[in-house]
Amino acid sequence: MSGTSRSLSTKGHNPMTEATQTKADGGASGHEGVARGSGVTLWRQIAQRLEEEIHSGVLKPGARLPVEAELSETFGVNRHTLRRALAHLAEQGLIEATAGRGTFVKEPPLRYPIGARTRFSEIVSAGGREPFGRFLGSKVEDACPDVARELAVPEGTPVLRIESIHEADGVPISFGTAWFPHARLRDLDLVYAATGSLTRALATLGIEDYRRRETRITARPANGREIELLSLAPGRAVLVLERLDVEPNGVPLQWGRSSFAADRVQLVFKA
Amino acid sequence: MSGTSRSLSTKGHNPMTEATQTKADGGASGHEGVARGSGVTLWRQIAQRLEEEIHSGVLKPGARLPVEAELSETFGVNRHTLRRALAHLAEQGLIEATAGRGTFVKEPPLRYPIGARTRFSEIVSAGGREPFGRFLGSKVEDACPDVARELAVPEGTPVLRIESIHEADGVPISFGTAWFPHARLRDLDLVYAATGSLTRALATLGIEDYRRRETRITARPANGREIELLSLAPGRAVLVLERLDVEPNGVPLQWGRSSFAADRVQLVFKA
DNA sequence: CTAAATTTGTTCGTATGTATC
DNA sequence: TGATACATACGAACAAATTTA
Repeated sequence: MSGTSRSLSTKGHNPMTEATQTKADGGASGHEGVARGSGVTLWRQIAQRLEEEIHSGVLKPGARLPVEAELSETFGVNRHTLRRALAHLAEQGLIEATAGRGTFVKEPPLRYPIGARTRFSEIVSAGGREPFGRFLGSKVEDACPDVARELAVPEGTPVLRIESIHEADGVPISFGTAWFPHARLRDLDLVYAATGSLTRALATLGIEDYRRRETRITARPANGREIELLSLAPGRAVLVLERLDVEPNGVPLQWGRSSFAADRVQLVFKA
Repeated sequence: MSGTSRSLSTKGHNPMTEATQTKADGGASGHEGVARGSGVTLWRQIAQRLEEEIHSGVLKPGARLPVEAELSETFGVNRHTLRRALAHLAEQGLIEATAGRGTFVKEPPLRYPIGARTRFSEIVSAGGREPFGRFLGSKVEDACPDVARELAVPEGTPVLRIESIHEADGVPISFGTAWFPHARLRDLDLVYAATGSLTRALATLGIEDYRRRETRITARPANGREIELLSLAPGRAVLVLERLDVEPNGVPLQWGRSSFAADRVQLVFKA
């Protein structure tokens, strides 16, 4: 049976409101397909209908939905009922509504698998998009305490710092800084700037293989630099990803910190 | 040598400003330890000094730093110079400043390793903290399309939905919803509510082992519910973690979506 | 609830040393 | 050498957020 609710100990309001089902009943309807008294709530039927249209491609990413008043009319329900359906879709990340602008189908996030062999270019290519690494700048500096610790070199050792933006089909996905042992990778930055691919730049310098040792993830609101470089709206979140890559023999190759436009990627870890 | 800069193609401003060093020169100083003309910029010296005090425990998590005016005076520098040092520490996540309130040493985030055997209680215990799962509510409902797909059951199959908050030492860490096949796990919610541990509740029902199959991660600004349940400041980010756990034989056991207070955890993936 | 005080955040201006062309 | 750009550092004032009286 559906609808058995057991709610305990929630001082204040019940957190289960989102999923409550009602056996609403109208009269003889058949307005625009929503079946009253079918055992399935109206808002669920509407949400499912819209979800199908999005997944089937009738409603394409970026498309604007009709205004709520119009939608509620075509479905033959109250605007509140329609809004509940939209709220459900918004929670799932399928649509996004902005007051005064309208409701839009969101671009599907780039599935970004993280694993021992994570390579940006391969991930993006696998998604049928065109990867590009835009070189921003580089410099040789003395390893500060945390970089020295991660790269397992003495503090003050010269390290090569590279900043870059990663794009997929011209849309900025992430931006970040990576540090490399300078002794091992002299002029990596020049090669990277020329090729736009770290994997290829490393290969040019004789490093054919490396693997991810650790990935650490946090998130926070985007700062000014991220807003600018990733074309984000103020207040949006970024995923901050710290990573350590090592050569096959275990020697640290690069440590870096990147900011990902959180609503354009979904990091995926398979166990 | 330190300071070799190779900056290209950055229309506008230079992204490498943070790391440039200058050989500034003052006079015969010795004010409060900052050495003018030592080859290291004043703000770097200050940043490093404060970082040491934080790491050594002189400045404990949650401690409030002296106000900028006072700090700049004790270091014998202009307030701008001090602020540059603070900005560096804030970027590293060591401190956090709020207008009107002050500057505080941040609590180190809970390292939250994600792997095939991720168990909330074990993670928190390993960090020397006391884990607690607070049961919020549950209900039996018909599987909606996405839950059905993830749990590999037909749409409409009864599933048990459980909402809960996870705390470490009483501080809310995450809050989320998980769906379980109801047929297999009748009354799981009651046992969970009683024990406060999902692992133990599952064991009680005869499920001794399970493993993580996939973890998907995005992030976004916290919504009203998250702000309330996780005691977040508006505008803060949450990490949204979708996970699928399966039994040893590969049968889906639970699928869920949780929101983590992004500034209280750091998800760690080891390859 | 309002007003004042406190504290961080932002912007303008000035000057100086260093690196680059 | 000179011109230019850039990073550092100091000074003053004001804006915005928060706490306190």
